[in-house]
Parts: sequence; C-alpha cells; structure tokens
Amino acid sequence: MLCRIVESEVAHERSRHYRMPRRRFRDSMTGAIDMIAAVASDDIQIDASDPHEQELARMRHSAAHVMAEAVQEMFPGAKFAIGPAIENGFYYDFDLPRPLTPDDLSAIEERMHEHVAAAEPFLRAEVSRASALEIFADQPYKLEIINDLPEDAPISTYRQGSFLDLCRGPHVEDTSRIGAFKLLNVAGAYWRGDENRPMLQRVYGTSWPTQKELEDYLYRLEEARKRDHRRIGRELGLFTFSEDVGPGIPLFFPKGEMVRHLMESYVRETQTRYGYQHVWTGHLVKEDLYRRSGHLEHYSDVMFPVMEDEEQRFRLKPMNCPSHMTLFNAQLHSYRELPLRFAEFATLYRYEKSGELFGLMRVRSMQMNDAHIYCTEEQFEQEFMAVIDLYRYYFEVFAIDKFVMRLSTHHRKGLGKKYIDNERLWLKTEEMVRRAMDNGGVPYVEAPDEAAFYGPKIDVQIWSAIGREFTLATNQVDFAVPARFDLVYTNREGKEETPLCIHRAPLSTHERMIGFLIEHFAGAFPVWLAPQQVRVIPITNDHNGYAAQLAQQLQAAGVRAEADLSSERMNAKIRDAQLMKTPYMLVVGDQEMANNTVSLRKRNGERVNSMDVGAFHALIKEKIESRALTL
RNA sequence: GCCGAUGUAGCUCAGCCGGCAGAGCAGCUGUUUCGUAAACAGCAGGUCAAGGGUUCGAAUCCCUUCAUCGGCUCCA
Repeated sequence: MLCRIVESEVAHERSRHYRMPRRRFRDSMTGAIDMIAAVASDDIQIDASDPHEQELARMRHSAAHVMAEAVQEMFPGAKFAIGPAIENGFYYDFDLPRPLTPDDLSAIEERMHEHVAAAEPFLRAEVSRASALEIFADQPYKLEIINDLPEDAPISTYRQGSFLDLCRGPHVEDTSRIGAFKLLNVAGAYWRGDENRPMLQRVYGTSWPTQKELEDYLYRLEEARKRDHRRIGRELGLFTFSEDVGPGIPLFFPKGEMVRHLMESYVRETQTRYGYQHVWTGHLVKEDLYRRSGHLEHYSDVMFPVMEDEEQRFRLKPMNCPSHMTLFNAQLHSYRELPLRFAEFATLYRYEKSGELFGLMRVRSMQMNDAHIYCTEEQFEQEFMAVIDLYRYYFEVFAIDKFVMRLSTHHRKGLGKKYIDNERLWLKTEEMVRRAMDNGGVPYVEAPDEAAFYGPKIDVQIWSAIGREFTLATNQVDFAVPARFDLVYTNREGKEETPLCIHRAPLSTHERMIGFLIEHFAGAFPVWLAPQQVRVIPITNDHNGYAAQLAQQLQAAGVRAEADLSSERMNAKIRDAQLMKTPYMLVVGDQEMANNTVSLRKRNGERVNSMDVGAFHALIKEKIESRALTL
C-alpha cells in the first residue's frame, strides 16, 4: 500500500505516506501511466483517474465512517484520527481506553450491519474554522488537522446517524450503499506515522460492492498466504530460522543453498559479461572508516554494536562502499581504466529492529549482490543506463513484471542532517538521473525526500505475497563519498579528478531475492533453478535398477536427478515429488525398461508417454541452458 | 523499537472455567510390488518457548524475558 490517493481528512494532511503523487508522473514519459496501471493489479495504488476506482474508494471511505460510528457507540470517550480508503478496503485510527480484541471486531461489525440496515443518509455541511474548532473541541486529532489546514481551505463535516466527522468527502448517499465488508485486523499505528507521537489502534477492513467480490477477495488473500515464502520455505525444506542461532539469521538447507548457488553463478557469469570485476572485502571494518565515509553519522542505528580489543574498535560490515573505496584508493588509476566496476557478493550484517524482521525479505545477516562503478561525469549516463538495462535483463529471465521504478530525491529541509549538505550537487545529480531515465525511455515515479544520504537513487519496488512492499533493485548515485575518500584518477591532461560512483544492487540481497523468487514462482522454480530437477519413480521394486541407472545417467550429464527407491507405492511417490514441486517426474515400469524409454510427467500435470531417454536428455538440457520459464 | 496477538511432537493443530500430555501427517520397523497426487499395521517421538510466582497440585492462572505473527516506524 504505497499510496493513498483517495483520502479523507488525510488528504489535507500531506502525510509521509503520500509517496507516489500521481501528478509527479513524468508527462514526457509516454506509456508511464499505462505501465503503472498494468502493474497495479494488487495492493499497489489507487488510480484516482479511474471512475470505477473512485466509486470504490467513496464506498470504502464511507464504510470507515460507519465503523467509526459503531466504535463511538461502544466507546463513548473514543478519540478519532483518520479513516481513509485504501487498496481493497479502508481503515480508521482510534485512540481508545483499552485495546480492541477479536471479539470487539465482530461486535463492531455487527453494529455496522445495523447501521447499514438503517440506511442513514450521509449529510455534508460546510462550517467555519471557528465552529469546526468548537464542534471537535474534545477531539485532539481532529483539532490538529483543522489547525494544519491552509487559512482559506473550506472545512466540511459529514454526519450519518449519530456520528459526525471532519471530512472532505465525498461519500455514498446513505449507509445502505457500502456493500459487503469485513473487518480484518487491528494493529498499532503511530499518529501521523511519526514514531514519537502516540500509538493509535488501527482497524483494517475490506469492502466490496457485492458479497461475491468480498468472498473472491478473501479467497485471493488465502491463496496469497499459500505463496508466502516463509511457508513454502518450510514445506520445501529450503531454509529455517532458529532461536538458538538468532533472529534474522536464516539457515539454508541443502536445497535452499542450491538455489542460492545457482543464482550466484548465474549473476557472476552475467555481470562478468557486463564488464564487472569481482572483489572481496571481508566481514569486519575499523569503525574509523565509517566515520570518514559518513556512514557512522547517518547509518549507525542499523550497525551491530562495536567489537573492541585493546587498541581498535571494529564493526561488522553493514555496507560495502567504504571497503570498495579503499580498494580503489590502494592503486593509482588512469582515466583509461574507467569505468571501473567492482562487484562483490558481500556478506553484510545489519541490526534491523526486531519488529522489522520478515522471513528472508528482511534479515540481519545477508549477502548483497553489490557493486560500485567508478566513472567520469561524461560516462555517467551510459553507465547508469547500463545498470538499468542489466535490471531489465534479469527481470526478463525471472519473468518479473510487477514492479515500479522509483526515483528518490533529496529534500531541502534534510540538507546537513539526513543528506550531505551540498544542494548544488544534489540538484545537478538528480537532473542527470532524470535525463538518463528520460533519454532511455524508462518509466518511473518520483519520491521526494527518500534519497540515500550521499545521493539520489532509482529503486525497483516489488511486493511480497501478503502485499508488503520491498525494494528489490537499487541504483544509487554517489557524488559525496568518493570525495571524502579523496578518490582520484589521472585525467587526459595529467590532472587529478574525483570520479563519480554508482552503487548498484540489481538483485537486492540473495536472501531477499530468494524469498521473492519463492513467492514469485510459488515454489515451482524454473528448471534451471529447481534444487531437484528430476525424480525417477519406479513402479515396483523390479524397476529400481533401471530407475537408479536413469538417475545416474542424468547426474553424469549434470542434471540434479534422484531415483525414489523407497518402499512407498508409486502413487505416493508421485504425490511426494509433486508436493516438492519437482519439475520432471520419470515414471518407469516394464514397458519403459523394455524400450529404454521413460514416461514423463511434468509438474504441471502434462504427460509424455514412452519418451526416448535421449529425447528427455535433450529436452532438459535445452530447458536448463535457455533458462526456460516453461516446462 | 512501538501497539496487539500467539508460542503444546519435525509440521498442522486439539487439550487451557487447575487434577495422569493427545490426534493427523512426517519418521522408524514390518507386511504389501501396485501404471501417474496419500496401501495397511505396529513402534517411537514432547522440561507444553525460557525463568519466576500463586496453589496440595500449573500446559492451563499471574509476572518477566525470548521468539514468531499482524501492523506502525525503518529498510536491500
């Protein structure tokens, strides 16, 4: 839920949630809007220009009011914050005398149904600022919103039944029009998203025009949960966590490690082709290096605490940049060598807050698909776009089509605090990135005040099965840190110049990438990535020898194959291979043995009977080499 | 980190108004030898997250800690 375009009170508020303002979509980007619409299938954003979406949002926002009405009846002292429509539903934030329980939710829902049955009309009224302040005198959050409104802004209220709310609207005509809804859960949420302000109770609900659509949505939710990488990771024996080892530190079983390894080899091969050189810079770094880079100042809250011996203070490496800068500096460089591209599958450790950990997607020990590109200003655009091209190449291989590219820029107010204090360079670099993206015809949205401390960045945002948003790829321009490290190269005139640095991680961390791929493929990896590619299934014990021989031949050809020689029945073996999402099952019995064939059963249910063994070898070899997405 | 919820066998869960720790699946053993998603039988498996408290007696009630889950905040 990146964006809440349809908001009620919050629309006045310009909250920090408002990250993807539609008006910022680059008009010059033909197709940008279409691209966004195409990816906006679920949990991405509300399209404010779509009348159907607007109608849904109006209904959902009205449902939020009805919920507030019910809550007010049950908790007379309740304080109300905001209650916007969101993707698939709505929420309302309350300040209540006690925490809500699941029982409360059903009670609230019941009352909501009563109000719906009563068909209470939504009545709008415009009020003066003075009377608004009076009406909401005992509602501190509403008062804050009113006080933050621009002087000349019209102030309106909506009333339905006994509930009166500060609200810009619009609403449906009466409460009977809010359709089918269900309250989903209650969660804590900071007032105005600020962790220094009070924590409110947020009740989430979903709402749809018809009961059928509601049920469909709940079904989709349930299906999405089945794709959750934490669940599939356990079911397929890919990875686990242990309280004994520690939170946020995933342990990979052989199968999970196989996927990691395959991905890593593929990436190493690809980026070597793209002109990267691989380096290695270890696990620990003296703290002083991070002081010099500026990371200590901007980043220390995600670093593990200091490790100290008598003389030195060390930190577990949370990022690579300073190490790569040091590596660059250890040799003299000529302009002829640039661009120089240092890549590393870096082992990093970040002390993520406990509540932020999330399966493989957010961990404390990780391996980043990292690289730093040192180049001249003239080379920048081409290098930057080469990175974007690399993203797109990877995304095609993995069939990743649901993502949004986001340009994060600085904000003036953060200069010298959140950001390096040099506005001229900020504006210049941001313009360079915009130009590169525009010239390359790459659609993107802008996110003000989301940049890295050393420069603007392009992030590729993706969504987990349960709808959480994550950054997959990142491509960051750094105009600050090279100078701090006195990085130089000798230019054509024999003078020293500071290179630009592009930080890039097109496939995130191996952990997040694997977590994402598990969900993306629902555990059914393409053949080249599948930890086990073939399961040979003998029909009876008499066929064990033939099955073992087939498996061995495949292994010799570099295929990850295994014969299931257990005493289970054939049907059980098929079921087992099927549940493990093994791409190919080779069922063999008397017929196959006699003719040196196999009966191929694909994971998707397709069957090819009496297939020549050589033909199967050719098939799987082709699928692996082409990294095919089909079976 | 914050708000709320939840921790019982490898997994999914029952038991929880205090009174002998249970089921299904998985595992092991045996029987079965079967043509495309679960053969049958037996056996084994738990300091009920950890620590403290209340009680004659605690998986069950209370407190603390840890972990996980749903959000918020933050992020690759």
